Amino acid sequence: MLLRIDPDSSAPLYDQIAGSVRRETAAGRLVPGDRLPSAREVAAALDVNLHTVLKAYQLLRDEGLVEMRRGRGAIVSARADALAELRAEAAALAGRARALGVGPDALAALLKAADDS
Amino acid sequence: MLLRIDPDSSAPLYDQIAGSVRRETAAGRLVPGDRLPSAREVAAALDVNLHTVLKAYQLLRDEGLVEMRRGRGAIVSARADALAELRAEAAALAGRARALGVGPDALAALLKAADDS
DNA sequence: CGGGTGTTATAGTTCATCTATAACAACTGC
DNA sequence: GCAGTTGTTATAGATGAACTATAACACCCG
Repeated sequence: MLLRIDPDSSAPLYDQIAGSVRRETAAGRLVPGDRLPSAREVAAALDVNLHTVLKAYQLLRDEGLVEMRRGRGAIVSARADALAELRAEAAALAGRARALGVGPDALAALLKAADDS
Repeated sequence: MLLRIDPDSSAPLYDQIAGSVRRETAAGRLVPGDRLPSAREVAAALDVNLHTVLKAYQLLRDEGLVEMRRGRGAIVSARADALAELRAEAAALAGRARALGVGPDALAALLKAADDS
């Protein structure tokens, strides 16, 4: 199986699955045009609910990393490369935040607040 | 009252209160060393529970924006300026994400995932 | 048509949020 | 020391969102 989860992690399952896909694209093992394994396949392989996998996939669709259609599955978007850069910038920001003693949760709250103001 | 909330907003009250404080510091109306109004004052003025205000204050403490001590209240930290810069960088990142069609929620998820990987 | 895909509906459980009350511990000023 | 302030902690309840699970649905391809 291409994707993996850690049953002992406290992070939501769909976040773990989505993160797994992100890592695969970042590592170049998934490139634009590739098809992700079907949600039912992943659900059976990881022994989780179909809905949980689909939620992960929809998360990735909201990010623009994949495109989904019935009967065809989830395909890695052409924008995957631009998103990889965005992800790198996010990681850099997270690093600077940590240097200031600001944890990930606090930074996430701070980032959401950046929209309102 | 220095701080304000919007009863019609769907955002959590403590987020609104915390955001209100952030704006005051960003605008220079609150500078390092200043004391925030006491939680009980704010709770009475905004007609909100004391705990809700304290949760907002603790959120700001986790960010490092204020320092809190019993009997003394919440004081704007000396690191407020450095945090303002971090906040500006976060806003810039949010703007770039929006240009890619990535919403704030998706970006926040992406940012949290940056820690795990 | 037949087997695949994501999508939607529904329901039960869990978790976050807000409220309320009360008691506690540290600091300030008299 | 004492009284009044402050944040801190504990407990409990009500409401709503989020998460999980099951099942049926709608679309695509060969």
